[in-house]
Amino acid sequence: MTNDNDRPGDENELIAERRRKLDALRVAGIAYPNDFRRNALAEELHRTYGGHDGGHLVKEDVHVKVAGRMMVKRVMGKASFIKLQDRSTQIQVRLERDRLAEGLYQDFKKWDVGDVLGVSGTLFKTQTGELTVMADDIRLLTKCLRPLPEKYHGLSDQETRYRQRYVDLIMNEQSRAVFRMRSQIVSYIRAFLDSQDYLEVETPMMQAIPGGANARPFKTHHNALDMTLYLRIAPELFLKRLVVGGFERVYEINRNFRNEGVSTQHNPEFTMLELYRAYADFEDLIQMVEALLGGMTEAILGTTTLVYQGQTIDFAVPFGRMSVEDVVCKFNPQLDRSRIRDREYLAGIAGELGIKVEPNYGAGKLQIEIFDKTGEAALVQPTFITSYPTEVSPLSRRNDDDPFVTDRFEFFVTGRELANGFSELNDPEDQAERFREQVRNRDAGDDEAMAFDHDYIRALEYGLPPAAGLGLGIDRLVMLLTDSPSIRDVLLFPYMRPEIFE
RNA sequence: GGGGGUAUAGCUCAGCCGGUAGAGCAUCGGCCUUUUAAGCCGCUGGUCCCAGGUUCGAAUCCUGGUGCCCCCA
Repeated sequence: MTNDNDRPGDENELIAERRRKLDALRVAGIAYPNDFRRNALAEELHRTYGGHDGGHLVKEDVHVKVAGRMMVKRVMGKASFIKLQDRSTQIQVRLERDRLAEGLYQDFKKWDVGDVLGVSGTLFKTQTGELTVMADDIRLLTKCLRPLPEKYHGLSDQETRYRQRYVDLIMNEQSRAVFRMRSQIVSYIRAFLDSQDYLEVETPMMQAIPGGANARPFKTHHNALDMTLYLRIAPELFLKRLVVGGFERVYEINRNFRNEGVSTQHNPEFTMLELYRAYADFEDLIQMVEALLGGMTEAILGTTTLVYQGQTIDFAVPFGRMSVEDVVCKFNPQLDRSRIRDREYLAGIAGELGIKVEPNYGAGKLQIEIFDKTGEAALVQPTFITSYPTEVSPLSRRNDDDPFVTDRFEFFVTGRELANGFSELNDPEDQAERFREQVRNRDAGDDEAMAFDHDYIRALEYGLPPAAGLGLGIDRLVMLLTDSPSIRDVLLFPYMRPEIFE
């Protein structure tokens, strides 16, 4: 809003009516007070007094002060019931004209559903046994100028739920539950890692050389320095610099930015956990992911089985394991396994599958293209896929016995990649060569290929201890545990095209 | 990028073969001291997403556009 006269262009008589009520409050000098203090939350009251017998409760004479948004208002002449919603849940309040100060009940009758109120009173139970506050005083703390959605159907319009998340959160307990669980999940991860002596760190979001993943970055400009900067696509190379520096166990839970399409699985900014651990390899990380996810589902859901969009998923450990080549062969039974690293043979198979084969694709890249096309969606139960081709793993350590592949895994559930981990490539000369290969791909037109990061090579030359690293997509994990079909359902403010206010 | 769906009152939704724009809730006025989507009576409330076209007449049919949702690359 650029000046005081700007108002969204959807004013109507309902809002005008409420503005008139607010104007009356301003005239009376009590429009936006901030001196009411509650002493109880609705949920605490239900927990503490919900089981008490009604008659006994009256003798206890429990005085409480509650506050929240009025979600229900039922006026029956000289008495009313309302429901207040606070951050915990709702509690009913009964108002009787003759128990309130002169004229207060008449004022209350002008208030609207959506207004924020403070109430003091005494607990009792209604004829149906509902715990209720009998009000001896009530105050309007914040006027709600806009009508809330209808009480029975609530707010169901997807676009409004995403654009006006505040209304969604007011109206939909399910939506509130998703974001509470998101917070629980992140807290669980922090506690899990902190208990293993990991150090939580923050590394640059604005980078001169965007590295650590194959993806297109967002580009921005630093005015004072007159230079191009990129929003990070991954924190990886900075975290590994920290391991060089002696922080042997580090992690970061924060946003990455990728300049790609928007879908039910992709948002331009998304949250990743990345962690690095010295003196460990990818096998150690596989065990860690099993312990983390098994423990998390048990702690948060109370079970290791969950239902995602109708599919039952079992997080009991150990999870399944297959190599990339196993998956490719399993889902392409016509394929001759003895030729699975034959570039021309694979190009033929890929062509039959409708994959566009670029001239710079080697056998490893072709394996992954075939894997993505035929295998990925079938990996419904938790499964580690191992032995990723070196060609598509520019930061991973080569396998000692089979240099065609790396000591790397990706973790799949419900046909989606949830995590990616590997033994780190700590040989600076091998790393430099892999960067050069990436640069060749970039020059060949692959704008997702990495750039050469000289400082990172210099860091490796000081010696990165043998280490392993993991990236885990937080948004997709939250989708899984909250049974949410779209990433937008687990982002408080998902990316939307800007609204036009006229 | 391609295909499908959708857009009507603040909200949730009807609107048939093209013929004066509808309901419930909410608002506003009246009644009501134990309600649970409270109830009863009455009154309001519309850029039918936008721009064209067809037609005597378009929320409805056609074309284009936009937002959102879904699927595919």
